[in-house]
Amino acid sequence: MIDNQLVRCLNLTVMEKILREILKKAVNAQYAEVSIEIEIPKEEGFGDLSTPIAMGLAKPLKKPPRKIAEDIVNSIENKEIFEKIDIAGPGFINFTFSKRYLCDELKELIEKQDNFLIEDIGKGKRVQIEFVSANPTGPLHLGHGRGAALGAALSNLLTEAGYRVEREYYINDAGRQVRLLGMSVLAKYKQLIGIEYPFPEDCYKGEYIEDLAKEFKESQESRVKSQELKDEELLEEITDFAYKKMLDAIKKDLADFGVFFDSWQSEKVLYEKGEVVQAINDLKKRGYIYEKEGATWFKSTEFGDDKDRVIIKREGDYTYFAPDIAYHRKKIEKGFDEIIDIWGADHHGYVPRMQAVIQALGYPKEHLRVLLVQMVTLLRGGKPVQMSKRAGEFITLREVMDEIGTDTTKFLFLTRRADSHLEVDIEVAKAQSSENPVYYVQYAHARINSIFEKARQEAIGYRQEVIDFNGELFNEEEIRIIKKLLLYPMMFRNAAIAHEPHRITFYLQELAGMFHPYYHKHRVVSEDLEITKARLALCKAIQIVLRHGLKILGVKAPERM
RNA sequence: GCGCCUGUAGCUCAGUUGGAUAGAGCAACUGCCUUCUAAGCAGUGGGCCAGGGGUUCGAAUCCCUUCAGGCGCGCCA
Repeated sequence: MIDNQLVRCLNLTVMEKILREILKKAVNAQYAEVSIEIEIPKEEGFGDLSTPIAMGLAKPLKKPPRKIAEDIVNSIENKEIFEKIDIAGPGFINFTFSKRYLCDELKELIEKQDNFLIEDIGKGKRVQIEFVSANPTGPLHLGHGRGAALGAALSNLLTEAGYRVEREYYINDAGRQVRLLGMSVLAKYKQLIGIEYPFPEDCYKGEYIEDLAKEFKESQESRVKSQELKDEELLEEITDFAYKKMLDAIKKDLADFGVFFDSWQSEKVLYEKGEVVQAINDLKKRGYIYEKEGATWFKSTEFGDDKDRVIIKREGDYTYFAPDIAYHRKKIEKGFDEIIDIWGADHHGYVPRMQAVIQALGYPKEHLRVLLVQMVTLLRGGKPVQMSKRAGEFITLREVMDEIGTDTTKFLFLTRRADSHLEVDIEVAKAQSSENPVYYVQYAHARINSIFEKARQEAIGYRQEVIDFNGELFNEEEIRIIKKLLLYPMMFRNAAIAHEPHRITFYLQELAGMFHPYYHKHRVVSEDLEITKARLALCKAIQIVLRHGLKILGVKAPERM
């Protein structure tokens, strides 16, 4: 098998073909289907690309790996795209591309722009990504921010990779949590109008509860004639008011964070449209529903779950799981080719039962891909901060956003793998905000911009759309940067396949880390017109790549800083 | 007790899905602004990849095991 994931950039497809042809010639037929791995060596001295293929063949062929490597190299035909091909160490074959070839690719990058960078791996497939989906019972906290940043970046990434993406937020507006919110606000409201009213256990306690109560009093009291209502009716009014207010606040937070959704699916609406009942009937028809001890169960063990799950309690209420079934059935019916849920890792126990639902409905469990985002542990000056809406003690996304900025906040989340536990010390984050890596990347972009301004002032006559430069003029450092640029498509592809936007973040830092020293050392706009043109072309390419990466991350690419 | 995630520099984290001498940013210390932006650059120090076994040409990466931390194991949501 050819390792497709690694094969792409620097026209690797060509190389893959070459190597495979060669192998067929060089190796017995029975070994022709051997795995061809192609990698990027860590050490620069080992060329631009490398294959350990000879070592893998040593045993079956019963020949020394270096000898096999020699045979392979000798039978390579179109060597002109390479500057050299070395055999190194125990039998690595190292390929170094020619300047000529690299410059041709660079030109193509500048001409095709984003189209050079992306690869259509989605082929128009429709995918839905559901993320955040925080209960509308309080403001978003920092943990939600992580999900938001990831979901948005992944959506962008997959969109660029040729998928048709729908971003959805599932609103839990029907359950106990929302009722608790209503009760909390009701109690506060009663207290506000001077009525002795117990503040129930388990209720939400944040300051925002009081704000909601006040707001209700000011704007709704007269309308609903609350004095005349029974407590139960009043609770309904208040609950409705409160969660809608919270949802608006959440939408505002997300919009200010630069995160947008195409679809907002209400749990309540699922009930109202009878979709919960339909979903259960559907499963019943398929034979996965049964009654036991007065309750209604879903036979999730049929598909590998630990135990069967109750969907209708003995008292007749639905469990939380029931609307979730309806919700996922709805996703399926919308006809997506793939469904992605981004959940907090504390919900990981629900993955098997949800995938059981998918399978019960006749789809492979891979149809639903659940990405678990690990917990964000919050510290303040080294001490852990408990995150609890009920206790009313938590750090909001808004707070952090306002303090250190949206770009910095996003970058903070996107420089981590989703499944790494994340520790954020809010004091440290604030202290470091002015030296955050995000600025390093943005600064590179802004600097390039001012280079072009300079070029315009100097009347160099450079037109961004005209790519006319002499590649022979590039020095070592410039060649290194070009190689890095040409790696972007492979990195992009791998990030998209793995659903890991953080790879882009790291790549951008590396690229910026090559540009800044280069900038410092070499003047781009100089009296030598030919060199200037070549360097401007390089800068243009860097800017194209930076812009594309930042776009995916949802981070601004400023013209100046 | 069972399951999932994690353990890499003082701190926060990468490590191209098994490759060659393990990287970056902070923090610490030394230098550099009449030049296209110093949110930058140059340099120094810092490691038993949690421990132990195994698999093979080759392991931070795969398997087993021990330890440590986080999170789950409801007719809660």
